[in-house]
Amino acid sequence: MVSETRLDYGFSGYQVPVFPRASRSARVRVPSRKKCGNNQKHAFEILASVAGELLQESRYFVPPDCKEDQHGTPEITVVKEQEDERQLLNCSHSDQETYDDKTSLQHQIHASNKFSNVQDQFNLKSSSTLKNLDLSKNVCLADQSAKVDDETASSSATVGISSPESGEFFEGQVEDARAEFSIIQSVDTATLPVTGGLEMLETDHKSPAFFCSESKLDASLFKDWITLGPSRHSNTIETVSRDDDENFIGCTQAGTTLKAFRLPSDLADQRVNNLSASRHWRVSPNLNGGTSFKNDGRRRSSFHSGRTNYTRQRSQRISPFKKRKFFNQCPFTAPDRVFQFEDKFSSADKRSNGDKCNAAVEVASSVASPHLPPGSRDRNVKLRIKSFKVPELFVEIPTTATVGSLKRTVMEAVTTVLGDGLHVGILLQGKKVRDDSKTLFQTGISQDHKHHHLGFTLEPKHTQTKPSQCSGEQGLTRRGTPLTLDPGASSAFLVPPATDCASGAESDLQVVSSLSNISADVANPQPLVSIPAISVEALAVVPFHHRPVHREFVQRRIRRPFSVSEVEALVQAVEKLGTGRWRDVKLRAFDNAKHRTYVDLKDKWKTLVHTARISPQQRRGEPVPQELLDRVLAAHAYWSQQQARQHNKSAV
DNA sequence: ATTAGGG
DNA sequence: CCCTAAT
Repeated sequence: MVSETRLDYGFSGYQVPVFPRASRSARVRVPSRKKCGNNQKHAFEILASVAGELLQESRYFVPPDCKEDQHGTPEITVVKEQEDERQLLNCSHSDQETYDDKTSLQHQIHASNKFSNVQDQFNLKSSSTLKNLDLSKNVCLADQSAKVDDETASSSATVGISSPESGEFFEGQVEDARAEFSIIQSVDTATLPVTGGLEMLETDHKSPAFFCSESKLDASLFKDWITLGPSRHSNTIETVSRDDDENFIGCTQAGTTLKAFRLPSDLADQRVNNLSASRHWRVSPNLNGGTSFKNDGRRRSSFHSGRTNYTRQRSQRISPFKKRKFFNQCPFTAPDRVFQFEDKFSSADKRSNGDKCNAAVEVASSVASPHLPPGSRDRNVKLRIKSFKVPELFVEIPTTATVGSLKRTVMEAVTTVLGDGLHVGILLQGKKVRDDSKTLFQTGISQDHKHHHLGFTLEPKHTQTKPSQCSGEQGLTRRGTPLTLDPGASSAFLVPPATDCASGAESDLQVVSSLSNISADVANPQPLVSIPAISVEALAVVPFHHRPVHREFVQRRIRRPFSVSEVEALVQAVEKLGTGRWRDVKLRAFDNAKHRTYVDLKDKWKTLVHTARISPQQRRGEPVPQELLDRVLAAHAYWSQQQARQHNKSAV
């Protein structure tokens, strides 16, 4: 059959398409995708200069107990923690920084008896049940992996609990749907992006020698939160799998800051109040006016922009100076959130919690005391924005996605959230400070009032949401609807608790699920209950104003190079059916290859033709037998000719 | 849903 | 592989 067909080929050679389509440029096209660059930059500006703009002078605060890290940057705290992390967790991967996020991510975190410490540091939590089992000192192992083979991509996650004392080890595998669930969870849970908290450190009456005039923002600090389903009842462990920050903005090779998005145990506290405009960004009139979020949030555009920024950042080390630049470039900012600005000395409790809190953003500001002559720097208020929060992000990603893509996806989500342009609002003791002309002193932001909670809000420029400190109405709305689960229970994602901000009480992380069926999950005795991929319907349970956003972040399909045998099949089918009947080709030769669409086949044929025409030296990937390539050229020429004839015929 | 092409 | 326009 094949030879027969080949004999019919009149000539070998390539013909340009018989029915050339108007080139794209020839067609009138309306740009449907826009890059959200400027707004993001603005947002970053805000982030970077919250203190600077509001307090006139940003300072980089170096905690007294800080030592300089190996890079000479004052990020001691972070570095120190990182070391602690490695030491305490005794990570099985000595160089976690070099994960290949394309193939797999395997985290094995072993904690010794120091686990309790680690637990605190990483906000690892075990449910009460686990504690009852004396697991508080136990090892928590989280192994999440995503593997891809030729045929199918699958991901799995393993969660285990082991007891150093008893030597027992329990682990559960999560695969397929479960894996998907867990992954989704991790993503959703990872909704921690920008966390923020401002801390009023103290009043400095001396020259701010310890300050550098830059604020820093390390968005790189990102951690995936993986909340795996309980093995039974409420046996749940929340594990934090450390990310190789490589893919994240602000990530510095030195891994200076891993604290970034870790959810501090007092996260809830920090999350307080950030509900107000939380959903507005989604419906915000991004670029095309209201409905454009989709376009704006298009995976591609956002991805590219994100990657670009990321690339740039990577090369930018921690020099404060560069950081400023970083801010300007990075579309990574805080959304309309309120972040706490608290007096560092106001509460011992809080302080301790605050210590664990990772500062995605640390800004130390030195502010001239208002009651002193302008220009006088005698009295300054040091402020440190510990972190910003981006409470809610919804991401949907197939289990076949790579870890790397997951990271990118989350990054994109974050980027999109932050890309709309924000402005800063200030809350003092729950009241919004609207008069920009007032001095800090007049407003009450000074050492004399350091016991007053100061809050900053990042709000969409268009949405004049006035986030009362407690994010009143909206917070209530949100609070009422979603299911609130035991913090230790499995959950799909975290939703910033609408805890009352007035009290500023330390509330535990509130795990709220928008999935109604999650409740069933809790009660289900199964170690891990698989939950169908988050569907629009399911998410609809959440009081979203509009369609869930996660749709916008579509995962790029995993690359699956054609094998020689596949090429063979393709060639044979095309020889028989010709080009232009890709559906038939698909049915004929790839009917059982679910991942090969007719578009894929068409594309592959295109590349095959191209490959056949270039020199073997220029070819890449698995070499295709020349014999096949010859057939490709022959078939292509033949069918092109056929098309030409057909065309002429109809034209006449 | 398919096809054709540009990216 | 993705994205779209055009069927």
